[in-house]
Amino acid sequence: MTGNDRTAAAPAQQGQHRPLRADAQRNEDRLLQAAAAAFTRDGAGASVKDIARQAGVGVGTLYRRFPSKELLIEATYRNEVQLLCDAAPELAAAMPPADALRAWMERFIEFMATKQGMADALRVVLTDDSERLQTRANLATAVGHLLSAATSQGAARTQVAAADVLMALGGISLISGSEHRPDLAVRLIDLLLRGILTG
Amino acid sequence: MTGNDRTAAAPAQQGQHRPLRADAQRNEDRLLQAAAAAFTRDGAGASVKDIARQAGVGVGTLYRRFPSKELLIEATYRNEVQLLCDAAPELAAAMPPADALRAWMERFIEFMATKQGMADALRVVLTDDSERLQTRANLATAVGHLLSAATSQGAARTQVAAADVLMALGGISLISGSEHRPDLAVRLIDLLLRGILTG
DNA sequence: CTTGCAACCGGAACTGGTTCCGCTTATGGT
DNA sequence: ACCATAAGCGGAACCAGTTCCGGTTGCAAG
Repeated sequence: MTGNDRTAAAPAQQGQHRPLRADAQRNEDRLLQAAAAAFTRDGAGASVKDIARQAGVGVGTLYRRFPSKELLIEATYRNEVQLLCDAAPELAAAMPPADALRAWMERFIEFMATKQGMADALRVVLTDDSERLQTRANLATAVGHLLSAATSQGAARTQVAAADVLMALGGISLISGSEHRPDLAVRLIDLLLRGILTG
Repeated sequence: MTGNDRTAAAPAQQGQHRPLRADAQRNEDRLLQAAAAAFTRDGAGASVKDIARQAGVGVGTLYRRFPSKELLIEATYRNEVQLLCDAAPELAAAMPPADALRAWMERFIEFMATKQGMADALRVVLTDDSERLQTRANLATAVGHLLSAATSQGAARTQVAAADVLMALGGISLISGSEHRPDLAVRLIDLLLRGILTG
C-alpha cells in the first residue's frame, strides 16, 4: 500500500467507495485527463471514441466508468463546479445578499456557457434523479446558502425553493447557451431575481 | 375554417413561395402525414428513416425538405402551435390580463410537454436566427399581445420584452420537460410571472 | 413532340454515441 | 506459488441522424 491518495475515486458517487482495481483506476485517470484535453480543445463536440483512443483504452472501458457522454463531461468539470459552489458563501459574506445572488448566478451562467455543451450535461445532472449525483446536491446547497442569506435579511421571499431556483438557472443556461447570448442570459437573470427578491 | 394550406407549401418559410414541383409537393405532403403518425405513435423517438420509408421516399428527399429532425417536428406541429398562438387574443379578451398571461403560459408548457421531444424542436426554433422560421415570430406576437394587454392596464412592468418572456418559457420547457414535471413548471411560471407583473 | 436542364430522387456511406460479449488479468484466499 | 473468479478490457456491431452524389424527371420553351 503505497501512499497514493485514492480516497474518493468513483466517478459519479461518493457515499460508497468500493475500491477500484489498480488498472481500472489508472484508466479512469487517463480518461479524465484525455477528456479534459479533448473538451478544452474541441468543445463538447469531441468524440468519445477519440477520447478513448487518446487515453489508450477501448470505448467499452470508457462506458463502464462513465455511462454516457454527459456524465463524462460532468465528471470532467466536477472540480470546477465545486469551486463555483464554494464561491457562494464567500460572495454571501462579501456583499449584500441580493448582489451576492446575482453575482453567483452570473458566474453560473457564464461557466455553463463557457464550457461548451456543459449545458446538456447540466440537464442530465439536474434531471436524473438517481441520488448518486452529488453535483446537483452541491449546487442546490450553494443556491440555498445565498437564498437563506437573502431571506434572513428580508431581501427575498421565503416561499422560493432553492431547487426551483437551480432549475430556473438550468433553463436559462439551456436557451441562452444554445447560441452564445450573454445579454439574453443577463436579462433572464434579472427577470428571475425580480421574482425571487422582495420589493 | 380557412381554406386550408395548399397555398403556402414550403415547410419552413412563408414569405416566398417558389412553386414546388408537383412530385416534390406530393412527397412533402406524404412526409408530413407519415411524420404526424409516427410522432403520435412513438413520440419524438420515431426514426427519420422509418418516416421516410412510411412516406415511400428516401431519406435524402426528407432531408431536402426538412434539413433536420427538429425542423421536421416543427413543421409537423406548426398548425397546432398556430392554434396556441391564436388562443392568446381570445384569452386576453376573456379574462384579466395577468390571468390570461398565466393561462396561456400553462397551455404553452403543457403543449411542449405533451408533444414529446417538441422541446428540442423548440430550442431550434427559438435559437436558430435564420428569419425563415415564422413560428417564432408568431409565438413572440402572441406573447406580445398578452404582455401589452397587461402593461396597458398597469398589470405588468413595461420593461419586459416579449422575446425574453418567450425565451424564458422555452427554458422552462427544456428543464421541466426533460422528465415530465408539471408541478415544477407551474412553480417556475409563478416565479417568472412575479418578475413580469407589477406589485 | 422533342429536348435541355434545374430540380428532384434514392439510398449507400459516413459519423458519433452506445451496447454486447468473449477474452484477459488483478487479486485475495489457500 | 497457485488458482478461482469477479472485475475489467477492447473493439466489433448496432442504431440514429445526416451528407453526398450519380441517376431521374417534371416542366416549359421551341
